[in-house]
Amino acid sequence: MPAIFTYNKKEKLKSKKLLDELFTQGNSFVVFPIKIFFKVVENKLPDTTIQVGVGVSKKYFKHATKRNRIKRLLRETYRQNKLSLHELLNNNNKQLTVFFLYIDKELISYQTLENKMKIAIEKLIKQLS
RNA sequence: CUACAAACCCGAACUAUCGUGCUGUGGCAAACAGUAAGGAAAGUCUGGACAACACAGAGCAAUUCACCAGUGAAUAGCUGGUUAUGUUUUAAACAUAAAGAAAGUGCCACAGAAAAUAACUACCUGCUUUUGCAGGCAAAGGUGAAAAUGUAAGGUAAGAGCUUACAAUAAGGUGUAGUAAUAUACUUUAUGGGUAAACCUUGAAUGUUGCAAUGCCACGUAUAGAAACGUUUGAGAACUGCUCGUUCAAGUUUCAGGGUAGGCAGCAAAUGAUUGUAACAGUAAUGUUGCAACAAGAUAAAUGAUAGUAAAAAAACAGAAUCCGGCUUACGAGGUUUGUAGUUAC
RNA sequence: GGUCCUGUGGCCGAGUGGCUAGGCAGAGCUCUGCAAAAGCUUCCACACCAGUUCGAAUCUGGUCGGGACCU
Repeated sequence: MPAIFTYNKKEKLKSKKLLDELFTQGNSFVVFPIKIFFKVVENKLPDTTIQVGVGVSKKYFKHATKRNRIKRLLRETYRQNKLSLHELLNNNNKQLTVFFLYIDKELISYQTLENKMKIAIEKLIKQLS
């Protein structure tokens, strides 16, 4: 029985090439305070159907602790709500790269961020299908 | 008891569920077990470890430090002591980048006669005759941050450390105390401002560059282009920054363009300037010995979410990136000590 | 991660320890029938905190910004 709510090394978006492609060629939309970049790729991801990255601007949060806090919340909310996205990709046999960028200047609570993340993932599914 | 200030201590517990990095066990798949951020991880101000290069020589430059002793791997640290100054305040405490201004050079605005071989007014002598000229002198003169050590007497034409007495400061000598800085007594000499966080002098020290160092593996590209200089008439390179000197030397430099942007070691610890603890030595910093323990290691970069546990809360400053010592800066709640103020009781 | 540089009005930019130049911009006036140009006047500054000094934009230390280089 494989774990469902995971977010391990394989699922992280690390390759600089894929990131460059995502930001230059990919599509994007905003569910405030999250900006979502996504791009459908073909046969470039080993052993997984999706790779996800998170980020915060150093401009808005100067201290590393606060940036870490935001990134952890983003990872956690994605982890808790990613199930429907995975099902869609497995059914259609697609591969996807996504990047969640936090664009607010204030810290956020877990509950509100989770709600936003649910909306964002629904919207992403809609755009894909 | 309350409030404020300072110093020190401490600085995010435990359980369950879902997840993350690393390590181990696992047909190396699932899974399980272990472990996982600070006192400042910060600033990069400092001292090292470690690594690469260099290590025939000479000179110059540059940088750092500066009372004494101790401590330590160590050169801005720490501990104890000494002197001076300042602040609070009258008796101690606290703070201070504490060699040299009698080696030399520079600077000292404005004001003031004069800011450093002092001479405008004044005073005295001589000449002249009103005016002034020559010489002497440095007591008095409103300034200034700073004015040639102060007081008294003698002395003189007038005066003057010119002489004497007392006092102050500085330097030397001798004795005493102390490891020493220094203190103190006696004695001799001097009384030529301040500034070295101005140049500088003296003493001590420093090879350069930093893990983006460095070694190895894999993959890929253009046996491609242009310009300049050059092959004994020596471009250029090494010997640290410069010069001399020495050695090597046939390619070197710049521009435009192309490719890659992966991995392993360094690097994460059972032998280390390690951590904890106890005893001993020392005023202390610190050291010695015994016992116990091995404790993050990522690379778009790991610690989170939810619920519960004591009345409640889990907060401030803040996130390791080769590793240690120190300094500096930021900081909540609580505790301890000291001080100040107020209130209550005796 | 490491090595360095820098901070002067709204903007640019001089400044041997002794009153912070100058230009552009802004405001007012003159000139003009009205504007522009020109002229005159005016306004607004040494990043912050300590120390050295009689006196600090300048010298020294610390703090906070901004920037450059090394792969």
